[in-house]
Amino acid sequence: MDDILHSCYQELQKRHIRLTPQREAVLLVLYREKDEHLTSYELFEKAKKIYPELGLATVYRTLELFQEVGLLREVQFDKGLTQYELRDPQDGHHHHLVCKHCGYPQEIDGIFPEKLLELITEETGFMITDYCCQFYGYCEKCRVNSDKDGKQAKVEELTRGEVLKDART
Amino acid sequence: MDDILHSCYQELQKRHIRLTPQREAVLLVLYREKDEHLTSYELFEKAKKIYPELGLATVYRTLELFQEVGLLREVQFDKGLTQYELRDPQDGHHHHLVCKHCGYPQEIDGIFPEKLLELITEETGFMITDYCCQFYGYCEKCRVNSDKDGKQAKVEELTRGEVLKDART
DNA sequence: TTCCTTGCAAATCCTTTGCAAGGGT
DNA sequence: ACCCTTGCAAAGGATTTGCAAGGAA
Repeated sequence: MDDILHSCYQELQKRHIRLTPQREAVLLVLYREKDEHLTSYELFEKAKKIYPELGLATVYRTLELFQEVGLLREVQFDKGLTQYELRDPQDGHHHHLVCKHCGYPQEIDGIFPEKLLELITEETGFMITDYCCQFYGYCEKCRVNSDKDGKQAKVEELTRGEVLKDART
Repeated sequence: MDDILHSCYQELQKRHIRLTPQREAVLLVLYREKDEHLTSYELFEKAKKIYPELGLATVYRTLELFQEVGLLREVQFDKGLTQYELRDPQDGHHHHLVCKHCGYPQEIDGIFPEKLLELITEETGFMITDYCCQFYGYCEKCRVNSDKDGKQAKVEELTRGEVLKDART
């Protein structure tokens, strides 16, 4: 499954989209850090190392372009924090487990049953072409840690979460 | 299912959170327009009609407070567009079908099987306390309409979508 | 030549913060 | 008296836009 980069090149070519050095720099960084959920600015800084003349506006324009073409997807984990991830234009849904404690978005793949999607379409008439889910809770590491120690800030935040959880039970 | 407002009042009282006229105005608008997915500014304008001295900053502060308490949830359909929806602090997950054509986020409830969540927890060790999914595609209305007529802008946008869909098939 | 793409700086939009004032407890 | 809450204006951050210049087709 390493040909996602190849798929991307192919997709761009197929659509006669010029692959400028700026765009390629962005694409390469997205590929290299594809497990990292980069923000636009992080992406900009990293891509600048490949192509130093690069401007931030160009990064935004490139991200928008890539998105239209289906090469990447925006994910919003927090208000005002947009992250981007490369995706194989051929396929591929994956979802995120966002820990309320450490905030780290962990990825999960393929658990989603296609039947569920069919069911939704049947019931609503809505034709689903794409989807994306976020799950909130506590990751394994944070659950273990919070049983033992508890640094000030972390504990406070955890308490909030617990309260929320209680309210729902 | 009309007692969501009641649950909210109860929840605030339980936590000894003062219900100022500003906060109540926000709550009432959220309740009244609970199917509308208001943005902060829309909310502000509508709440202002109830309590004209209301300031925008207060709306933001109130939204943050309500969110901590579990009275509402933020939903991000588009970059830079945060919408808020009231939720029963007692329960309730629901998801959205976002039409790529008309952009209208339609809600669906309860289709999500609990087993799926358990499965995820088993496989990842991640304890899910909350989740939220967005499905993208074309709603029934838009699918029907696009078969018949096609206004300029709409057709153009639809084409984009179709292309994306093709790329995935 | 014409169209596409870019960098830079300015503009815009959404949200948060500082602060002094008002009100509840 | 003390703490919470507010409105206003200013600040902050992310993203977009205007524009003139450089390059590809």
